[in-house]
Amino acid sequence: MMMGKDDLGLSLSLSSSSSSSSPNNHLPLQLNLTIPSSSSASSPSPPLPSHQKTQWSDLLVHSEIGRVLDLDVCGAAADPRPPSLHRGIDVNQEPPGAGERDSEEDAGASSPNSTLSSVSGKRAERSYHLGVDEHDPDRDCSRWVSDEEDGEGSPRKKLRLSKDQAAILEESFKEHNTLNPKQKLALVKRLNLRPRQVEVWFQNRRARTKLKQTEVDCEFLKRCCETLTEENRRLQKEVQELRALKVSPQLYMHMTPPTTLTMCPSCQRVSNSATTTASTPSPATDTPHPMSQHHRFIHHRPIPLRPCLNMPLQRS
DNA sequence: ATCGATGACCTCCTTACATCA
DNA sequence: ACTGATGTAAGGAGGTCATCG
Repeated sequence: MMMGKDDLGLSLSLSSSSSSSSPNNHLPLQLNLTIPSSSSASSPSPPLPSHQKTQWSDLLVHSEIGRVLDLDVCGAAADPRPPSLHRGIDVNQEPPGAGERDSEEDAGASSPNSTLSSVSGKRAERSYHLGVDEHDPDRDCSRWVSDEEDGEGSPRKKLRLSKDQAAILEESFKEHNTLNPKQKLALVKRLNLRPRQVEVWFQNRRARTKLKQTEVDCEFLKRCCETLTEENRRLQKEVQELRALKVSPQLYMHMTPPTTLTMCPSCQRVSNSATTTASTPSPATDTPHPMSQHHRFIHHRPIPLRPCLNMPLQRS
């Protein structure tokens, strides 16, 4: 959908991807709008898989209005808290043995769909991941809680990733917002996290990016709607004036040009009346057109007129 | 060639926890 | 100390896709 100011028969649909937002997603609009230095209007947010891309961002960011709304979604989604708020204590350090085990397992699954047949089902696999660390000394104060424990009523524990871990993950996300098994394994080793943690982080990060994008899209649509409403209001006013001219042409004869637009009676196009004073005879033909004096119009754009306005105006 | 089972991975929604004002 | 708001790690449901027998 090419949305432009020239399209006057507009209907604006506000059904964006935000319809699927959770009711919990009541984030205020936190837009990070920047004026792009070039007209590329490309979002710095990492490329989403084609089936995940937000349609509005693709379609509207290239529009005329959209140029003022370059989106810094990726940056905006970074942890907004000051660095001091991060403890800097890596509470996710798992024993070297556990890390190796995870890495080995992930290495086994690094080729797509090659699996460990001993564990059936993803739920079982995750329980396996959660439950393997029974000798972990940090278990009581970390996330190493099995489903069984959770079922016993002990609340699941969740601790934040360290500042460095988050930064590395963020850096990786900027390069590619989805992970192949090799990349995941590399991050697992580098961050000393479980594969599931890296996986979840990327899932949540993608969700945050999408949420931000949705917010930006909504904001853009609001602005677009405001612009179109204003244009519509202006055009309605002009329509009223043109109708008034049609009703009382004698009155028009004694009037100064009403507004910014004037309609050519022969071709029924409208142009800026301020420019019609530049008297340039129609170069299209040497034979004098009956309405030749009206062809001083400069046709900037065709404007579809309502049927009731399609009859030529009697100006002289 | 077709089909069902299986696993990996995804989105979406939700919950639980940590942190801050 | 308490509390509500907010951010985020993680769980679960359900979907798609590739692979295998």
